[in-house]
Amino acid sequence: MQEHSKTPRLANRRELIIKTAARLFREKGFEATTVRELANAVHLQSGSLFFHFESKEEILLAVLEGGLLRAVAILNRSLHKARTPREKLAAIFHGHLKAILEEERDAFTIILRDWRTLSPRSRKAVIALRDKYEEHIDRVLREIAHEPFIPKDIRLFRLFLLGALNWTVQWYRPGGALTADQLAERFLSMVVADKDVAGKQRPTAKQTRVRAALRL
Amino acid sequence: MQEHSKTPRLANRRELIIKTAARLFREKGFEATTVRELANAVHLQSGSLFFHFESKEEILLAVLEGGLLRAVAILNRSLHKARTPREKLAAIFHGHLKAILEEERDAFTIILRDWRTLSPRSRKAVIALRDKYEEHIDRVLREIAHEPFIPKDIRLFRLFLLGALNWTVQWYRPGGALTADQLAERFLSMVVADKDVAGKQRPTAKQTRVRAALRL
DNA sequence: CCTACCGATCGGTAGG
DNA sequence: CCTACCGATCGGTAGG
Repeated sequence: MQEHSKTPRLANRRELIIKTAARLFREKGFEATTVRELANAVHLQSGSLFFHFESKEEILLAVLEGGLLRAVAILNRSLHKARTPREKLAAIFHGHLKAILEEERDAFTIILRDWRTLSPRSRKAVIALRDKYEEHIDRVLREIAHEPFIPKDIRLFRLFLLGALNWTVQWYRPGGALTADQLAERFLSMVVADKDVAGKQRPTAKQTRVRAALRL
Repeated sequence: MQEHSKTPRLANRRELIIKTAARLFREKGFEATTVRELANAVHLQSGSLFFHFESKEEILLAVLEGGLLRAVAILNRSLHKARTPREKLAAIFHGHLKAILEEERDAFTIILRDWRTLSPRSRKAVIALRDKYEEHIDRVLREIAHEPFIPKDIRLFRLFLLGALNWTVQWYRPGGALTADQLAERFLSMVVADKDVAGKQRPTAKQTRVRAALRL
């Protein structure tokens, strides 16, 4: 932890560039963000960015790879202690919303809008990570698929659910009325029987039976 | 309808430019599409585009305004003969998916990705049209909101449903296994009691009661 | 990590 | 609607 050690300073600067780029790319788009803007934001001359990165695209790649790797970790942590089908589905809702709305919102927003600008090589790397992330979700949903009363077409059910979750990046604003966790619980209650969601009004025995039968 | 009348030729050329621009902007993004590419695609010299439009942005504006205006018409047509709450919800599913997946996919994709590049003036015009479109959907959902057993938080329910529908632009490919109408029916069956959806296996009386009670 | 700079490309224009 | 062109800006580089 020496002040004068060069490696940590370089790593810190690199991380600062990546973090700042993530915000700018999300706010303005990758192509609309110039290297000069990014350089100014981290108090460098524009040419100096290329002391840390070979190209503007390499910065984008670093943003996306870092974000997706951390998102996988978030999802894993959320899924780790889930046991019952309901708990597993809840873990997906909570972990996924935490990843895309709070921790790694930049990466998910950018990948959705700007993935086309990546070179084939970079694109392959990013898609591999994205597939890894989605595999976790797919695996859990396939486990739940064998539960009774789940829609037959599990693929469409998955696309339906993930669509509703993913779309939140379009309207959710941090610091609003709901935290990501609260939003996850509200959404869960729309597709699955309440157990003790939010601890509020307990449903009648009949309602619980009915809704459990219908959805999970 | 004379061959030598100039007005229709001009109008046709203008429409061709708008239609071609819509496809290119969707495929490559607005900023990544150069005026030279667009000009080549319609067999003009790049400078000649500015005989028809004042700026590249004016082309984008024409693409979005045209698409949104036609989308409103599609939605109106779909909602026109809907009477019961279920029919109204079905009309939204069918009309909205037809608009965003088939007829006006370009405009919805572009507006989602590139609206930030519009000038404040253009943005205002586009947002006004978008609000008009969403008003139709909102109005119907508010009517349905008073039906029993609809989730209390109608706003979140709306965001949940529209999220699932809107997200289809990310994965649906025309010419695949499902038409937009078929997809609408499948999605409908996930949130509302079947009446005679697809005419397939009729649910039991109990199921119908249960699902109707739960969702609509 | 800065200074100084470059080739390429962009949207757009003048004049016909 | 074309020809010929321009000023601005872009990502990136050489040399220190």
